[in-house]
Amino acid sequence: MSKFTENKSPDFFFLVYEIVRCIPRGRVSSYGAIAKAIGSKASRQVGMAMNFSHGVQPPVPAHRVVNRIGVLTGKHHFSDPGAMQRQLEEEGIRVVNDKVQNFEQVFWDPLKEINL
DNA sequence: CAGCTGACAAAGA
DNA sequence: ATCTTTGCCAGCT
Repeated sequence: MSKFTENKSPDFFFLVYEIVRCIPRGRVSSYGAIAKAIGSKASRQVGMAMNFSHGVQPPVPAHRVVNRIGVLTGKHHFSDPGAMQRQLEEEGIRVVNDKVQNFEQVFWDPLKEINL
């Protein structure tokens, strides 16, 4: 286990940021996968961390984090609701009706990619 | 100080 | 297959 797992403290947000920043361009991840990567099941707090990521440095690609079915649940929390979908499409991810198409193809699993 | 909320997910019925 | 319940834990009221 790396610097991730083995943690369940206020660093939760920080760990979430680390994982999210590792998401490659053109890929997306889910709250649960990120939470699991940290060693927790608090997928809700992952969303909270995203909400807190406004002004965080380096910037966190929160637009690449969606729920487990690929729906852009948090697009309303962005400066502009449409920005999330626009950025995803710009990265090659097709989004229709606030839902990521080919989700299983663009899905990026931190546990599988980071801790190898 | 105590309870409720929430960018979710997995298990039970 | 859908609906309901529980866990999760920081932040707010």
